[in-house]
Amino acid sequence: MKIERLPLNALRAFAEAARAGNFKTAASRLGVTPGAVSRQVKQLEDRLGIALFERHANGVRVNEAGRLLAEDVSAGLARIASGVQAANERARSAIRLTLSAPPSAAQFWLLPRLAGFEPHETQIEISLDADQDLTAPTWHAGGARIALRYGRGPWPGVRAIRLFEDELFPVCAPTLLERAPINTPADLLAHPLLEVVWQSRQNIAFPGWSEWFDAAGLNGVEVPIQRRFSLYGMALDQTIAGRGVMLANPAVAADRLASGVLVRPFGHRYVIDSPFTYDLILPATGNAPPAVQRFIDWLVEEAERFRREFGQDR
Amino acid sequence: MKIERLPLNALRAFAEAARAGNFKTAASRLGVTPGAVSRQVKQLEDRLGIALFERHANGVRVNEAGRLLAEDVSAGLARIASGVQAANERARSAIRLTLSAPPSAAQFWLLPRLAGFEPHETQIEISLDADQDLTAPTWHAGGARIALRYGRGPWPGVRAIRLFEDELFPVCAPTLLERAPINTPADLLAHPLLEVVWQSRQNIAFPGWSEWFDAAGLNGVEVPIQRRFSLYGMALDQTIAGRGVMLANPAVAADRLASGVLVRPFGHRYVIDSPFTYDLILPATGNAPPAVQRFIDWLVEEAERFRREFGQDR
DNA sequence: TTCAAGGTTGAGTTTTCCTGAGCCTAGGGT
DNA sequence: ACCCTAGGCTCAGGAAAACTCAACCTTGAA
Repeated sequence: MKIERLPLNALRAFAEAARAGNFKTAASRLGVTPGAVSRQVKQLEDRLGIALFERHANGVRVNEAGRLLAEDVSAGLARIASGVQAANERARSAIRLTLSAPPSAAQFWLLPRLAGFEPHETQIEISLDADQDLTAPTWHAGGARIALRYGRGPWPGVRAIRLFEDELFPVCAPTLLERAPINTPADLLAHPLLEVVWQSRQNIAFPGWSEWFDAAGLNGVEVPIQRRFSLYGMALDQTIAGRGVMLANPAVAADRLASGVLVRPFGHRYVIDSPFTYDLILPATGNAPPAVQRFIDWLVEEAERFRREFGQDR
Repeated sequence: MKIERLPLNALRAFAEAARAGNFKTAASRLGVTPGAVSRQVKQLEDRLGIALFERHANGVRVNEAGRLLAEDVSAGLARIASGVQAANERARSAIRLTLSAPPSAAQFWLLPRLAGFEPHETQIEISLDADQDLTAPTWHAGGARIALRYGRGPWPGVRAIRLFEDELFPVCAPTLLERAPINTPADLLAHPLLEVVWQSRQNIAFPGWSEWFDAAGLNGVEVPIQRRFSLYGMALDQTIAGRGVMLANPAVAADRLASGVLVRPFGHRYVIDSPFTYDLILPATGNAPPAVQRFIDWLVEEAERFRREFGQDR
C-alpha cells in the first residue's frame, strides 16, 4: 500500500493494542475509549483483509500476522517520533549569537535587513546588544559574540571585516524645503541645524556642521545650531518632523531617503568623508560555528549590496 | 512528542511537500488539493512551533529544520508501508496444505473440527482432497501434501502417526426404536440392515454385518441386508432417516450420537474391532514448514481428545 | 503591462473519529 | 447452578478533523 493511502491513525491504534495485549490498556494509552480502539483495529483488518487478533470473550490476543506487522509499525512510528523530538531539540538549542552594534546602525540599518536573514535559519538565535562596551569577540560551543564597530581601525587583537565607509551629508524633510527652499549651503543658515554629538573612545573628533560648512566653502561662519543630540535616533525623529536639518550618514539615512521621508537638499553634492568606518569584529583565531558563519557571510554580502546601492562601490 | 500525540496526517503531508519541493505536486501525490497541503503544513508548523519552509510568492522551499525532519518522517512512513506490504504478501503467499483423507473421515470428523484450528492461523490454506489415491506425501517450499489414511499399517516409505483405532457398532435413529424395540442382537433381524461395502486396496476384508452377528453369537444366521452403499455418507443418511440400522465407526458416528440424531441400541455392547486404523501419513524425511507443523500438532491433539471422549484412551 | 505559477485563507461540506450505553461471552468464585 | 468481573462488540449521535472551492496575493518571465 502506498504511503499516502496508509490509514495511519488505525495503524497507530493497532500497534498500541498489539503492544499492550488488550484494547483497554491501549485505549488508556491513546487517550480514547476501548470502543474506539476496537473500531480502528477492525477497520484496519477489514481494509487489509487480514486478521490481526484472535478474539476471545475476555480479551484479544495478537496473532502472528499481527505481531509481525506491529513490529514494523511501531518501529516506523518511533522513527517519526524521534525525528520530531530531534527537531524540537534543534529548535530549542539554537546557536546563540550576540552581536554588539552601535544603536543607530542596529536600529536603522541592521534590524530592517535582518528579516532577510532569519527565514533561512531556524537554528540561530540573534541577540542585538546596543551596548558599546568593547567586549572581546569570542567563539564558543553553542554560540558566538561578535561586534559591529563604528570607529577608526585598525582594531588591535581581533579580525576586522570592513562593511562600509562613512560619509556625512545634510538631510531634511521635504516639507521643510517647501517653507524655505535650500539651494546653496548658505541657505541652510536660515534653518535650524540639528547635530549629533559623539565622543569616540579613540579620541578622534567626530565631524559636525562646522566641518561641513568649512568643506562647503563657508569658512568661519557662525553656525546656528539649535539642537544637539547624543543619539542619532533623536536627531532623525526631529528631522523627519521638519524641525530642522541634520547631518546624516548612509547607514542611518538610506532607507528613509529611499522611502522619501527624508531628502537630500543638495543631492550628491557637499558630502564630507568621515574618518570612521563600520567594521565587523571577530575573534582573531578559531572558527565560527556553521550557523554563525552563515550569518557572517550574509552580513558581508548585505553590506556589499548596500555599498553598491548607495554608490560606495570599491 | 509522544507517539499517540503525533499529528500523523500533517506529518505525512509535510514529508511529501518536502520531498516534492512544492505543495502542488505533493497535493497531487496525496490526492488532495494544494490548499489542504498548505493547511496541514501550516498546522504542523504551528503545532511544533518550528518553521519548516520558507515562503516565496511563487512557491516554497524547505529549510534546514524541515529537511532534517522530513528525512525521519519519510523513513518512518516507509517502514510502516513496507510492514503493511509484507503483511499483504504473507497473507497472499499463505502456506498451501493439501490433505488427502477418506471422504467419510473428512466429512464427518475433520471438517467439523477444522473450524477449531483456522482461527489460530491466517497463514495456512488447507485443501481437503477426498481422492483416495496413494499419492506420496511431500514437503515443499510454500506447502505440503500429507494424508489421513484409513487402512492397516505399517505404511511403507512414509512416517505414520496413529490418530485412532477403528471399531464398529450398530447405530440407528431413535424413531426406529419406537416402532420396534431392539434389545438383543436377534431383534435386529426384524429391521432393514444397511451395509457399507468397501474394498481395501490392501486386500484385507472389511468387516460387515456377518462378522458382527458372528461376534454377537448368532453364527450362521441369514443376515437380511437390504441396502449396500459404497460411501458412508449415503448409509448414514438412510440411517438418520430411520430406514434401517447400520454398522458405524466412531469417526463417522460420534457427532451424531452426541447430538442425539443417532443412538446405539446396545450402548457399549456388541462392539467389534476393525483391523483398520486412521493414520496421519507424512514424508519420511525433511521438516514441515512451521505453519504445517502447527496443523499437524493440532490434529494429533484433536485425535487424542477424540479418543478420550470416545473412550479409546491408550 | 500582462500572464502564469503557486501559495494563502474564508466559509462551507464531507469524512473521520470518538463517545456513551447496552449487549455478549468466558472464566472464576461462591 | 448462579453471579460477577473483565473485556470486547456495536448502534446511534455528536464533535473534530480534513477537505474543497473560490477569491486573492506575490513574484518572475515574456
